[in-house]
Amino acid sequence: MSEQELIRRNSLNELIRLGIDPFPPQTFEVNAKASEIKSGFPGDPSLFQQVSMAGRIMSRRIMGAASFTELQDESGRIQLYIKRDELCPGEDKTLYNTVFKKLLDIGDIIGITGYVFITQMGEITVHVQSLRLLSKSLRVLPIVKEKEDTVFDAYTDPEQRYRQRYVDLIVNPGVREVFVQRNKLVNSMRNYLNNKGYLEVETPVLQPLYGGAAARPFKTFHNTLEMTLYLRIANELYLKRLIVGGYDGVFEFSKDFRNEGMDRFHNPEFTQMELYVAYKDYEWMMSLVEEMVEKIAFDLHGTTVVQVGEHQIDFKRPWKRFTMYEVIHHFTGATIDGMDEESLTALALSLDVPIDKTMAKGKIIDQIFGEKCEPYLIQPTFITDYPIEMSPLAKKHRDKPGLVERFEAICNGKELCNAFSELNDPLDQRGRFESQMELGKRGDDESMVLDEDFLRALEFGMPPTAGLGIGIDRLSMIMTNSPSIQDVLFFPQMRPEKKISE
RNA sequence: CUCUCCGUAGCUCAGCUGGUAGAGCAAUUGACUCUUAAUCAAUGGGCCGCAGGUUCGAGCCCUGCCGGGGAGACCA
Repeated sequence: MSEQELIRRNSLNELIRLGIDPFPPQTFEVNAKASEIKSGFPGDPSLFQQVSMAGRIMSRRIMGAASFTELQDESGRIQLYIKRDELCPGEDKTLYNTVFKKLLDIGDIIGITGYVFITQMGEITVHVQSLRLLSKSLRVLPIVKEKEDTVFDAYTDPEQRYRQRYVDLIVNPGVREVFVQRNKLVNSMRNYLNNKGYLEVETPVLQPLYGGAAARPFKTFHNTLEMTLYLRIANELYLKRLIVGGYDGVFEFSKDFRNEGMDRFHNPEFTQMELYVAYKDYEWMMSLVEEMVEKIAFDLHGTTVVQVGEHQIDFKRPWKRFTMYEVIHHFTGATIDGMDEESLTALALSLDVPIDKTMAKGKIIDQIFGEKCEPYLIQPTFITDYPIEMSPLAKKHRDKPGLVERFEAICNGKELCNAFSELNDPLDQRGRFESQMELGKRGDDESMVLDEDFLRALEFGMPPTAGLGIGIDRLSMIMTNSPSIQDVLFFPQMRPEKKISE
């Protein structure tokens, strides 16, 4: 244990010896937050003559018989002024001289009462009349200081920030704000969907067969049933069963799990919102996405323009729309309409796009798109009409053979959502599953598996349906200008620590 | 999985061609009743990520391992 931790434990014992419970059980009534005081006091000082606040001590400036301290609550920080003879009006000055000056530390959680005033230096400050320890802190916080927007000794080590997110949240106020924004985003989306009358549902995370996307799953085992189960990679097939069951619009915010690599755009568990609406097609769904995301941008920022890294991204409707073939032609000059696998392979090689033998026609096209087009699409753009081979759950295009009615929205060079007119022909669907199994035999370990129960559901009849999956983490990154997915997840996946120091 | 950078006090970081470990903040003791990166004086605090090797001698050089960042591969 470090020297400072030992000193804090001694202080803890000293407090107990003085009859002060370092972790008292009673509630502490709070009637004011730091930000409310700062914004409200100049307008009406009379409202803040008897405030009661709780929070964490973040700095201390002791000048003999008077001190300034910064208290941090959920809303922010405010300065406290503590005067010995007011905190301890009688003979006994222990509370100030010993408890406050010696035994309390940065990081301790206290409750105070007092009145608000403005110091000679012009800072809104709470003049403390009573002070109570609410929780003793035994570990030393990183000390971050700031003056005129310059931050000193910023707590920036990514490993520590993610492993000890609680410290990150205490010390870096901007981090708490990111997650508030993420919550606003989810609420905005949920409200939008609720207002349309769609039903929010929950479907299984543990699935006997994984489906609805192309990805490797996590595998687990149920002891009582003695069977292998998979953590869902998507919830698509369950939501479609509910459309078969008669709901006209269902959606789910779902944690999905994919056993793939990790980088700043991928975490093994991530959040998607999937939506299915009966009697609609992908054209209709494109309009919904535009409207919904535009509304989210506006709800979060009061404008449709969002600063993301070096780019200003404008979500104002309508977004640009290109077919997959158009956009590949635009960026490479190649016309791939009608090309067979052989000439696509040759094209990929000539463009320096890496491919391998497991890739069939659809995947090669996707690879060319991913290498040569996607990274350059910064403003929100719809890419439509994908090759059928890579879209086994999407409906055949109404008038373009070999393609499906599918779109993705690309933004800041990354996929934001994936959607299609859902395939509801059970015979076609069975054929698609079978060709997926062919791809599996060829070596594609992400090809889909055949789900007989899902096919049975389709055989009962599913209305024509539009479906959407939208990545909540990705959208949060864009909306909060966060360069890494780890910045929008409280607890991103990490290797375990060797040991946690005692 | 490959390449690359990084790991030194509670935190942020110095540490030169290898020669007994340094600063600021934080802490301790003292002074100070409007300070704000408070100030002033004094003091303590280190398995230099771990393990091996080279060397008279390693924080520094070499090898392996652990953890992290970035870039690639895979994916959303």
